[in-house]
Amino acid sequence: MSETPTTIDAGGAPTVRFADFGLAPEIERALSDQGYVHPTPIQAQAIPIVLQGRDVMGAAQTGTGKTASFSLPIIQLLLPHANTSMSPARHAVRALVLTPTRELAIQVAENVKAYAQHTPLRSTVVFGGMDMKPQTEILRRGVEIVIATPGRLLDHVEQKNISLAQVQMLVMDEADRMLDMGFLPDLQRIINLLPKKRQNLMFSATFSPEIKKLAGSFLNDPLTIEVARSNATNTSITQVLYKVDEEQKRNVVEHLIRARDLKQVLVFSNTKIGASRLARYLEQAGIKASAIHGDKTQQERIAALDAFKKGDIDVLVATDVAARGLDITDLPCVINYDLPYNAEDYVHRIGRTGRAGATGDALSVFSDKDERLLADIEKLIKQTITRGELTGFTPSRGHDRGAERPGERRGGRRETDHPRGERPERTERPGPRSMGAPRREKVDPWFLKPYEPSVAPRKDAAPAPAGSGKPKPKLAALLGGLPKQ
DNA sequence: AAAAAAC
Repeated sequence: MSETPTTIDAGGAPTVRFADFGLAPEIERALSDQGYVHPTPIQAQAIPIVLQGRDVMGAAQTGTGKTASFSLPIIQLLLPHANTSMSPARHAVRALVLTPTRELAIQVAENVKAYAQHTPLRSTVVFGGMDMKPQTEILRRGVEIVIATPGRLLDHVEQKNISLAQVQMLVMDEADRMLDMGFLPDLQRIINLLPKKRQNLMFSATFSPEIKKLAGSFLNDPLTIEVARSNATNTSITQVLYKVDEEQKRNVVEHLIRARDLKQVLVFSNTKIGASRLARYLEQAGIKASAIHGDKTQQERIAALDAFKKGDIDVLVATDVAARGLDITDLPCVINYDLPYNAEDYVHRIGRTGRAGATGDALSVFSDKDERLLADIEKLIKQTITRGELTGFTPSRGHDRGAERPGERRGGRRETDHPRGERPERTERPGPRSMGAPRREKVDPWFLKPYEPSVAPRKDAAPAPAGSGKPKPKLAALLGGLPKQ
């Protein structure tokens, strides 16, 4: 989705233009502001159906333009309800978008805001980990569209900061991921607060039996839209594997970054602590890097992502919080510092690069103990990944710049060993940074400031697909107990 | 096994 997506319309309708949908001029203006002319296949299919008011069950992979496929018709359908009054009483929440992660909520909200920028419709995003007050203030002034993570939304409901009684459109984005994360009870609670008569849109990367059951419970005679999705990975991604000693993994990652002079590289770690350590190791090696994971404060997460997008840092080391749904423009390379435990996650991770026709590299380092994980991955993607040669890499020993050795060896080191006075990071708090780690300028996210039109985001974020969806133990029971809506 | 999400 670089400028005008005139290509890669495989299962879609290549000649369709946004102008064919009969969208309001304000919306078309926002689209042309961003240089969009042709809808992606899912947009081409979904937009007319959503405009008709029908429920939709959509299956779409990362990079398919999912967000616009629901945002544009929402804005169109809500436009008659828009008004310019400052009185909160004149504004009611009419569309609700639920997402599994905070970053995804932010991204969706950025897109909605951009698409609605020439309309009087107001939108906001609410999610946890941040002060309730600014969110509360915006909600109380009145908005038509709310994008939220479930927990914080319920929090606002309990505090009577928001009423969901006027919601006429509900979107569940990455529904399979929400189930994975145990959001079903929260979803149930939220849906119980909505009017019975409403339009429901559900998006999911997978069509597991649980998802189908959820759709059967929450959706009303839905039309199913499926954009070709296979477990085969995007062919525009070049995948390479490097087998190395476990202890050398981070040195190899460092080497790869230097050898290729990588500027925008997303590195995945299986653990939060591993992500922090690798980021610190790279920083101490003189590479501009930050970590993003669930033990970071939300401010730090936002700051890290922002710094990465702006190019202030070259390397973002992430847990799977970033594996799905993050849309970073023109990401040329992803590195797996750990192979994921779940083979499906490999697909999600490397799907962060090579988006929408662009090419990308997905490099993975692994060691002996990962052979089984690797076998699972290759089985899933039905291909053998190229084994790469490390040229110019000298295995290092000893001079490891003060960071800890990765991993723990059977009967050997443990997490509690902290050479050279390093402390383990559990919950990282904001506060004085260690010397030499330059404090980044304070970010000033747009959603903290009510109604100040921000610069239009670059493009439609297409939230990623989610994983194979191992249901929680109680899931079946919960699903069994869902009322038919 | 790990990660994510409300206080």
